[in-house]
Amino acid sequence: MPSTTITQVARRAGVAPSTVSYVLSGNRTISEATRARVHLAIQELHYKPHAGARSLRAGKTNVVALVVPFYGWSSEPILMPYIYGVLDGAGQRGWNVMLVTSGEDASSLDQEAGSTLEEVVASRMVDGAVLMEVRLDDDRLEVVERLGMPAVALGLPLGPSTVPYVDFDFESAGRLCVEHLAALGHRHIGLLAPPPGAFEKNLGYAHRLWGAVAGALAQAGLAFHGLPVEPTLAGAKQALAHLLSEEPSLGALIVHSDALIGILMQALHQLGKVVPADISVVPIVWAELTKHVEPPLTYVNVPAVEMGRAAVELLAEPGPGGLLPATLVEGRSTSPPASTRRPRDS
Amino acid sequence: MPSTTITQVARRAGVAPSTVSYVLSGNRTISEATRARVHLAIQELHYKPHAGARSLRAGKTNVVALVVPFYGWSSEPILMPYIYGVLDGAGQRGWNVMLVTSGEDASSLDQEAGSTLEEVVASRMVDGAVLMEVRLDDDRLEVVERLGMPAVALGLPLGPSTVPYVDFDFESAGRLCVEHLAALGHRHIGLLAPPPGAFEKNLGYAHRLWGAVAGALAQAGLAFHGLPVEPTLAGAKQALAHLLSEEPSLGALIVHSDALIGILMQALHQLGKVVPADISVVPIVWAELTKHVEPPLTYVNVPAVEMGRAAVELLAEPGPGGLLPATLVEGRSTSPPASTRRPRDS
DNA sequence: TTGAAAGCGCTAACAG
DNA sequence: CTGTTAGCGCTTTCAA
Repeated sequence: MPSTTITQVARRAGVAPSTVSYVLSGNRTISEATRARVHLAIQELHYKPHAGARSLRAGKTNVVALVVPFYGWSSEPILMPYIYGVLDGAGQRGWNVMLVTSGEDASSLDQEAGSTLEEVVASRMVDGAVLMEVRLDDDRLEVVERLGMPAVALGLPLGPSTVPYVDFDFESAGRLCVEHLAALGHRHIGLLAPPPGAFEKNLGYAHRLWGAVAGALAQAGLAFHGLPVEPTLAGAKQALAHLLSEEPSLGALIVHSDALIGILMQALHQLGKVVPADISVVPIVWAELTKHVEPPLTYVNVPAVEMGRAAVELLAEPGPGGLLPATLVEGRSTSPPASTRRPRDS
Repeated sequence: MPSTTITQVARRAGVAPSTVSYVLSGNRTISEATRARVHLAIQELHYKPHAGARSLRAGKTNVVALVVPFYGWSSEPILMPYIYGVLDGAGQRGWNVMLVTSGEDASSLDQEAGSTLEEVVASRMVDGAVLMEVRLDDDRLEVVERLGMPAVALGLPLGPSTVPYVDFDFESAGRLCVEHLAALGHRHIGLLAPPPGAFEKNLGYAHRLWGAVAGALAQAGLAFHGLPVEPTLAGAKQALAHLLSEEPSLGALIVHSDALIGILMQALHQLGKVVPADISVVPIVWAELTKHVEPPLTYVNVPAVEMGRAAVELLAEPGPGGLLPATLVEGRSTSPPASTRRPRDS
């Protein structure tokens, strides 16, 4: 597969290799005539610069690492939209994306794996890194800092770090949910949180939403009932049973788990609970996942694709980063609680 | 960030650069003494060869492209396990994975995108490609053939192609389902197939399973009832209504849609159908997705992770490729039909 | 407005 | 068993 080189293009166009290079980079003014001849030669020979040679010479690769931790499936959030966002953002800037695992926790990928992150950085295959699903105390932060690699965390870490982040405003999300439900008259609100594993792994979003909901409820003078839930039908049913025994007049649920919403609706149905007549439900979830469910949900959108894009943008144009705003979309899964409606009915 | 070069290592170890190279590659017998000195120097300086320089010199990159088509979300199969399999397989061989989109259909990623596949191949960033979700008439096959890039299709294309493939044995899968249900005594079996979009996009798996189920039913002397289903609750309910009007005594469902199984159980519940007492259900699905549902399902496992791994292996050790076998796992979502049970009961 | 030439870091002949 | 050297394809001084 002997592929075309810049020298061949130069020869064909009757110019020096450097001229071809300058035509491509635009770093020099070139006469219209030669520019045309060079472009023609490029077309005819299907010339494409050799990425390796470029990276050797220029010291940059136009590749970013996308670092996905594989903690195991069950507690896995829905990664595809984030990946898609990163891919899209990178594409906008002409960057390519190297998918890399950080062999944290000797998870499924046991082997010698080690940190492929460290490898691609050390061998200068990438110019930057986007760290997905960043934990409060994520090891990868130390890695990129030590190696001096520009990086963006998708997820807000706890400690001070030079690595800027993009995350979702879970505080507002929690508050929006509580305020919406309280405005409808709900006084007994439960939180179905991500699985225990998400808390154990110090995934910030789990802790932050928990705190936000607890805080907003306290501020409204309401009691907090919540617990982590495994995203299985059995898990959902157990959780509901637990919450209902703790607070029999539970009238509303805030749900924070990518995989849980469909399952929860099923579990509620099996318990004979009608949404929203018997119980209101507000998930905090990527909008696309609400489409599989009935009734149309009132939900707080987690803009996963936008977050992925924002992470790449932050890599391109450094800054402190920040939180993407939470917005509540009104659907038909919430209504005033039965207790306040019945009087009117009768 | 001036990072260590082979020359610095050589100087530190008191040898020639080539010696360091040979120590690393093992292409020459080196005395134990120098080998040790070199290794020490490498450690001390944290030396890691420059990937760009290597690829320039060696003509290979140790990177494979993983080409994901983004057709849009609704008809999207669950890609993560395939991606994970590819990542894992690549990791085993010390390869890295470049995630690339093939800008097919001016889908969400409109822009000038074009085929990033063609770009990474032409600029020699990758040594091979794994094409995910290959269509019967996939454009990407022509691309890799034209550019002479080793590739493996994840999905069996229709026409003759020099590109080897890895796919799932949907023929056996369909047959297993029908035989299992027929053995239980079912005579009225329905197929809930992937969404219309999957057929329109010529995704082979949709067509193949459709044909397999139809064939197996015919062979068993049974009528075929099937239709494509959107993976939404509304879609599932419509489909069920349609099948039941076509065949009121429908007693079993074969379900082939990654996203549908949870939704279907919900829809059946809403229609007052108990699984398996009223209706048997056999999904063809990645095992992990059955964990969210009750009762424990009888299902045919689609070994998505293994398929991803197999694709990389096929890239490493070329061969004709083939189909991964279907296996039926017995759970509690199938039982003899009500009509054959009632006599015994009374 | 263009060319010539050096050199990025690495590997693989050649030479000892 | 080890060192010297050329050159992969590209960009960018330095010179004209």
